[in-house]
Amino acid sequence: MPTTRSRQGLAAVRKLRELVIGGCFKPGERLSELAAVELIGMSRTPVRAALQALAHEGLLEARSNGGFVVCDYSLADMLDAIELRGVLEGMAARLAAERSSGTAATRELHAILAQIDRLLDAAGVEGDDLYDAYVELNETFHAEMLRLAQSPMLERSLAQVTALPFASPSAFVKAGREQEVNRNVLIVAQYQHRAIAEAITAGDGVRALRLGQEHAQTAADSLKRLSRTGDVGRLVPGSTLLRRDTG
Amino acid sequence: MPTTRSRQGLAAVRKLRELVIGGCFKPGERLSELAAVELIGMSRTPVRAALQALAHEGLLEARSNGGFVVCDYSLADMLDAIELRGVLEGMAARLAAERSSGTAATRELHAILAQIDRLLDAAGVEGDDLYDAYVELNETFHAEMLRLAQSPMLERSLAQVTALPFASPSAFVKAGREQEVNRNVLIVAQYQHRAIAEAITAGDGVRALRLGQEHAQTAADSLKRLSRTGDVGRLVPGSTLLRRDTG
DNA sequence: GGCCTTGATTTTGTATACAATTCTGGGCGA
DNA sequence: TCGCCCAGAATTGTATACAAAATCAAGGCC
Repeated sequence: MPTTRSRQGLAAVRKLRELVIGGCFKPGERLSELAAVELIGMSRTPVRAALQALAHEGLLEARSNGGFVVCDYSLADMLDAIELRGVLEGMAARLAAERSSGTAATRELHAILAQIDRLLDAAGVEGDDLYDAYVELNETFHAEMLRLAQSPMLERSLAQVTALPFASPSAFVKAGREQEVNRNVLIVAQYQHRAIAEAITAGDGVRALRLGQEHAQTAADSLKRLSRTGDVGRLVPGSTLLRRDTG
Repeated sequence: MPTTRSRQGLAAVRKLRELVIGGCFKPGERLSELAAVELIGMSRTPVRAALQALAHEGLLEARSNGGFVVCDYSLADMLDAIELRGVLEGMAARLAAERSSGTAATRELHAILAQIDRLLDAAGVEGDDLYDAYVELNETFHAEMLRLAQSPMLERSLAQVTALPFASPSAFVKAGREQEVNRNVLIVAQYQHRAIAEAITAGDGVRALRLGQEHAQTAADSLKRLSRTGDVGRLVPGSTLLRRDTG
């Protein structure tokens, strides 16, 4: 959601985001305009706008004296972000149930579920293809649920949280690929998706809330597991924002 | 939370915010850079930054083709924003209970409560003085609760929501002054404050969540009441962002 | 030896000129 | 008459020069 819609402006935000998430700078390290200008090769004006945009995304932090530093988050912050997403998605599921119940409105939601079912049942699809396709459909499901909530305010709030790489609904999907849990995590997630869709369709706001909130908890579980096995730095998106000392 | 910390930059954001909230433009109306430049009397660069900042605050909306328009919210959007604040403050209260229970950590919270008590009991304080002082203490209470939650992520999310004038915790305090409800709304709010503080102190996260969420509902009730009496435009902060046709 | 002051240097903030894009109005043709 | 297209105008996007502020270093002072 960058406020500048021009070609270069978008490119600047994208490039800088890649660099920051890619770990080009240490957390807490100062990121000067001039350095950014030299890195992405355009003038100070769009670079400056990009820095501001990334600050609003939560990747950079604006210093009071001017300039920006790379955000340094703790593991606790990451878990908080995931829990926060859970709370907001729970609210989204509840509002969807209250405002968009019935089979007509939720047809699209069930269509997405069917697509995921086919993906998981298909024996031919394996490896990266499977996970890439799942990520795509997963994002679509969450977006559709949010649409059914009919709340621009909630949409905006959720967008801000999920802009953080480790708080995205699909952040830990690919991590499961390299863990022993493998396909099971996808099956559990899909079970939850179906339950959420049914609760929304039935207009059961209380259950939808509970499920939406609990659905995000699987991501928190994944993060905790990765933390125990020491794979956070390798498998968690945005782990480059993790500050060293506090883990 | 503007990303530009310079004198002029801050002044630009403040001036433009005043103009937008003050109803200088119609909701949905385009706000061109040049117009803004002439209105606040500085060059395009800080004005541009200010426009972006206000877009992130939710007062303006960035158009895909470039430029900005004043946001037009519906009454339903306002109620959603208040409910969203309730959900987030409920989470804050719960986290505070889980992470900062005990009398030592919550001493400041109870101190603020005592100040509000003295304010409400004092017979001498009346009118604007009373309400201004209450607003101040109310904001302090909410800030302290958020501090006890120990969650920068939640803090950021809540800051985004409460940046909207009608979603601020004190948005409807002054409105009560001109309504028949008068002092009662303050007394009820203070009762809820005390209950929240006690739940946090006792480490009762479930009750704290419930109370925090319900506390915001009083604002929603106020808005609904004002809507019935037709006083929204006169007494609700940020009501200038309300689109005409849908009320 | 530590700390403050002061000037040089770097970095950010502002203004403005120029380029590119989008909107507007009129004319032309089907 | 309606739609299309093309210039002109207006507006936004970009680059850069200049001003102000902050950082840093060295030197003097207590």
